[in-house]
Amino acid sequence: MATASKALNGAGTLRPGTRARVLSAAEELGFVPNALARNLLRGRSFTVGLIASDIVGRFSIPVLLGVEDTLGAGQIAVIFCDGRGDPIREGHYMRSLLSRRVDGIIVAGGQTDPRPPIGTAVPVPVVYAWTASTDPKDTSVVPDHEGGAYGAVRHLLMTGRRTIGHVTGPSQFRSVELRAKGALKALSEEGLEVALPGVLYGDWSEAWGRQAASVLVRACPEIDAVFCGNDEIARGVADGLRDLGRTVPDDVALIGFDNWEIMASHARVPISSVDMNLHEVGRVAAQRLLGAIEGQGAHGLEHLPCQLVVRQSTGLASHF
Amino acid sequence: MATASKALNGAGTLRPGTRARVLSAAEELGFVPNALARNLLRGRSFTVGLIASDIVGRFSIPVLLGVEDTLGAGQIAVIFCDGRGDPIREGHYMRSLLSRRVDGIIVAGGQTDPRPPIGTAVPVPVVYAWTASTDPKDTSVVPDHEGGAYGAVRHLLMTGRRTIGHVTGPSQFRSVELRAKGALKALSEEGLEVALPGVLYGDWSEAWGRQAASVLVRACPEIDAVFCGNDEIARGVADGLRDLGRTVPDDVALIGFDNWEIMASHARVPISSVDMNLHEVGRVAAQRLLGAIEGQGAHGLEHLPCQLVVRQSTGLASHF
DNA sequence: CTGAAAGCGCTTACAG
DNA sequence: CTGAAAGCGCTTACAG
Repeated sequence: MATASKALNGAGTLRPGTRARVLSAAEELGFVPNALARNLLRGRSFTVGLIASDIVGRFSIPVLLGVEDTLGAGQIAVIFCDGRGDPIREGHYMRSLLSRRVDGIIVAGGQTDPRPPIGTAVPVPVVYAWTASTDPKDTSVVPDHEGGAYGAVRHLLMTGRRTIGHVTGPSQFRSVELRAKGALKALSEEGLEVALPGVLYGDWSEAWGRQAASVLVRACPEIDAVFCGNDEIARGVADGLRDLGRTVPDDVALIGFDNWEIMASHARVPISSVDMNLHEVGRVAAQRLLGAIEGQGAHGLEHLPCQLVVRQSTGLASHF
Repeated sequence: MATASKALNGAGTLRPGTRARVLSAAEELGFVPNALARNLLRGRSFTVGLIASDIVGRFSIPVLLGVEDTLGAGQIAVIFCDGRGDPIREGHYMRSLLSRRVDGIIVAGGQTDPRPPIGTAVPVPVVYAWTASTDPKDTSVVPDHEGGAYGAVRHLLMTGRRTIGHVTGPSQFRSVELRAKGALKALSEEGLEVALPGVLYGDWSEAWGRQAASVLVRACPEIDAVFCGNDEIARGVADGLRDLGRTVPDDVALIGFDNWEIMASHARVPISSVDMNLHEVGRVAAQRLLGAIEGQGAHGLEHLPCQLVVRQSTGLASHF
């Protein structure tokens, strides 16, 4: 038994012949070591749990893929739990995961606003991804909404646009606030303000985007760029502008915040976007969790840069 | 030890007082049973593996959510593996899952075309979801593409449309073939044929939908309905028709096959669709797997009905 | 270099 | 009704 174990794990000192005999016997018998027994002994499961809180998975799925990318390729398995924002379900999953002796837990939030910690005195490391924990001592990995918005508006400014509107989601969201803040900062650095009638708050829909486009053009006919709070709004604004006889990008440039990769597929003009890199958020969250499992301390709240993806809708206008 | 175990598991016969003392002690000590040890003894892990093959998860993610819905609420955990259609990665995950003594494996395919079985003589039950196995003896759960298409065209016919076009994806796909077959069947039952210039094959994009709309209207100006092979094509056709001065649905009705829930969000007219119920495909696949784990035999290939979702784009035309 | 012994944390017959 | 014993399948010191 012991000799076979050593041969299979490459441990200890064995005569090459012995090792070879063990390996060929294992091969012949179709032997597959029982990870349950092995992990019982090691005292950990080489498994992590991912608890997703958003219903449709629009945000937590890309995070999941990033987590799996980092962990699954190695020896660590990822148990997926669909918490659906329901504390009862989350509690059920927590008990199940802790009973399975997971090495750690990743909580992929449902909103952009911070959420309460998933438990007190959880005996394994926890990392919050996409949605931060309200406890600043917890390790959280989130996109830099403000920086992403700042970069988007800088990009518009650097391509010569001066009259820039901002159409976004509900004002209660922290992310909406941060994106507006980043946009205004970039404008004010150039001595500019957001185009009349000011920041347009609405819901996260194409329909709102279309509606806002007409509000914007009526209030400010000289508008030459719009920064949108998400992808759906951007699509709506694109179509609305076109219906109003404005051409994108020659007449009005357009850029949106990216929650999902549909910006490139827009039938009329592929829309530039600020990619939140949720895949990377998942990857980094997994790395932080691995670090914590190996005993490194908590990192607190970490903001990951967004990535500017320039497409046709902010291409250089023809009069430059 | 034995008494405590019985109290915690509600097994055997215990005096109520003893049970209560055990439970309160467990509570006080924060005792959480070690599932690794328990499962080692039981000989199974109460875990299943889900191997996803499609890159972006457009199809396998809804399946995953359905699987998790059925299994996660119970005592069975779901390990998510992102195979990415790479046989090497799939092999890695298979070894890992079998070593962990999963009770079964679900393979959520990347394409609509059948795929080769994931292994020979896999020692646990395997169920294929969304993409069938090429081996008819394997258990596979897939949407009924043909029936869904048939129902879509029946719906158009029953609301009075007679000149119906079909714009779809690449002709090599089995699903494209099946959807066209279902559509033609519904038409021929009424003595009709697909509108000129016949089935329009292209790629799965909005751009192709726009282009096809103009081909269709030029070849057949009296067109009064279009059945589209997927959601993106449907969006493109909707916009293309509008640009050609046709109104949806009064002039031309529109319905698409649903891969993703974006049909309802279309800014101009919410588009009717054939929902493939991938969530249900996942749920049923999980149920079949549970059945197989409990010793029920294989089910072979199972087609799940699609669901017609009537929205504005096929609303009754105003002249009815 | 090899193999017998102990033990990871449980559960299940089986004596008392 | 309760508890001592054996064992699930491994790995790790420790004798030989």
